[in-house]
Formats: sequence, structure tokens, C-alpha cells
Amino acid sequence: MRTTDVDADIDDQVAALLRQAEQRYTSGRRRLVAVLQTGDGPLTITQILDADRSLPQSSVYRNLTILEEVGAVTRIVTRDDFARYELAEHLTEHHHHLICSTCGDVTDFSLDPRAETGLDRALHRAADEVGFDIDTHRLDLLGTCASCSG
Amino acid sequence: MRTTDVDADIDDQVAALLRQAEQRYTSGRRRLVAVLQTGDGPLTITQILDADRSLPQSSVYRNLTILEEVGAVTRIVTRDDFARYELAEHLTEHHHHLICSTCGDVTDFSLDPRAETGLDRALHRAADEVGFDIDTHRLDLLGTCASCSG
DNA sequence: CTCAGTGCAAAGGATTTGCATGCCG
DNA sequence: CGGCATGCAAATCCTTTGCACTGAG
Repeated sequence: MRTTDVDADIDDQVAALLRQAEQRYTSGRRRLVAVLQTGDGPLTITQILDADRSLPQSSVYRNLTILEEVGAVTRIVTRDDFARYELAEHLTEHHHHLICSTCGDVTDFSLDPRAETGLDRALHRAADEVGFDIDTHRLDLLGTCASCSG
Repeated sequence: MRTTDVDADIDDQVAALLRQAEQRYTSGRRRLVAVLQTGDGPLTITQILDADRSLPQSSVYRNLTILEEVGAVTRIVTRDDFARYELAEHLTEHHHHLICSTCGDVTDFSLDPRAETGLDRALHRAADEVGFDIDTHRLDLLGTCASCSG
């Protein structure tokens, strides 16, 4: 889904984000972003390292932190002990996660626009009541994926 | 909000859940549940230990694990590195979380029933498409809480 | 009495950091 | 050239576990 001709575009945007923060878009960071573009959902460090063996663990951690600060990447935490990373929403599209309780895998999905809008309105109504200023929302479904229920 | 006369009721339900699993409801576990009833949102281990200094760390971890297995407690993970725990939804009510990006605190909130129902329907529609079997959903708002924006 | 539960301290595992080296700008 | 980024290995920090002890039934 993410392997379309917008990839080059994403690269440019990441480059821009880094430049604004006075950070370099080095080859290691490029390879990291490339791996993240690959996944159908957020990836764990292990998955990233497996996907590109040339990436050293510590650099991956460091660069993911920087890419997150810069706003190019989002860190996700599920119930298991592994943090997961994905490209930031403004580089892809707003989406949510299907988290399989059995295999632990995380995949993306979207809500139809009407439902998403309605949800957004309801959320703002609720947040306003307590003076909370919403930045974004996060919606995950926990359950069993198709392969695990088969 | 949770400090009402349903507290005794919750205690009974937790006791029942433990009994079903052939687990004892010991004083340490009682104190732990008592602390969880205190919070306006999920608590970190540190918060729990601070709330009741007589609770040893390792027992808290162990008992939270057991209470989670039994279905009395839910483990939450936010973006920071601390796991948080709260009483299971069927002991309280379905609710969501306001996560402050500045101070890291988590508080509960609810959506109005109409919005919640609409959301649920939309979620099932989306999940059905990919053969995902929903157990529950998790909805968090990320942003700035009233005290931090002041 | 017996066995699950407890508490201490030491181990485990994901993540972070120090430091010498290499490379981008 | 100068400083940021890198990579290795050692350190850190939340969490888990081993083991001897205690208390509930």
C-alpha cells in the first residue's frame, strides 16, 4: 500500500523535516526510512534490523529517536514489550491499528471518512469539557487476526 | 469518580475472579486493588509503590500480572517507558484516555453513548473486511492537559 | 502441616550512552 | 578541515526470577 510513487515524495519530506531541525539525511537514515516504507504496519526494532542487516542496532535506535523528534516517525507501543515504529501520519494517511492478541502483529486499517469525522467531533466535545487540547488520537483494535483465527 | 459505594462491590468481584482462577485474595492483593481504585486513570508501578509504601515492588509486579490474567486489571502502555495499570473495564465502565504529552499523565474520559455506538459499528465494518475478530478497542487522545497548557 | 504467596536481591532484556573513528557539509 | 553521525561495547533501567521464609487454610 505504501509502495507507490509517493515514496520519493516521502523521502523529500523527510529530508526537509531533517533539514529544518539542522539534521543530516545520511545514508543510514535513508535506509531506515526505506525499511519503514516497506511495512504494512509499524515495525519493531528486530523487524527493522532483519529487513536491513547493514543497520547497526544502536544507530537504528538513535536515528529513530531523531526521526521521531523531527516528526517523520511515530513510536507505537503495544501490550507486548517491543516498541514499534512507523512513518508519521502526515507522510502517509491517518489510520488505525489492528493488534492481534495471539501473534502480536500490527496492521493498518482506515475508518470510512464519515465515521472518522463523527468520531473527531465527539472527541473534541469530550476533550473541551475538561480543557484538554487534542493533538491527535490513537485508535487500536485488539482481537484476533484472520490468520490466527483460521 | 471511582471512590463511591461500588468499591465494596468491586472488591467482591475481584475476589470472585481470583477464586475462579484458584487464586487467593491476600492482603497484599487487596491493598493493590485499593490503590488502583484510588486513581483517576491508570497508574504506573512507581505511582502504586508511592501510594502504598508497604507494597514491595516485586510483589506488585507479580500480583498485577496475576490480576491481569484473572481479568481484574488491564495493562496499558503509553509512549513513555512506564507500563500503567487500571481496573478492568467490566469492573468500572468503558472509557478512554487523555494522555498529556507534556507531563505524561493519563486521565479517563468517556464518549457520549451515541458516538460510542456509532464508532463501534464503524469499527466492526472495517474489521470484518479483513477478517479481524474484535475483542475490544482502545482509544486515546494525545495532547496537552489543562494544567500544562495554563 | 502444606503450599501458595511474599520479599529480598540478583538476573534478564530492551534501550541508551561513552568514546574513538569516519564521513558529510 | 570541523563537527555531526556511526558502531562497538559497556552501562542503564524497567521488569522478571530464584530462593528461603511466612502465613492462610
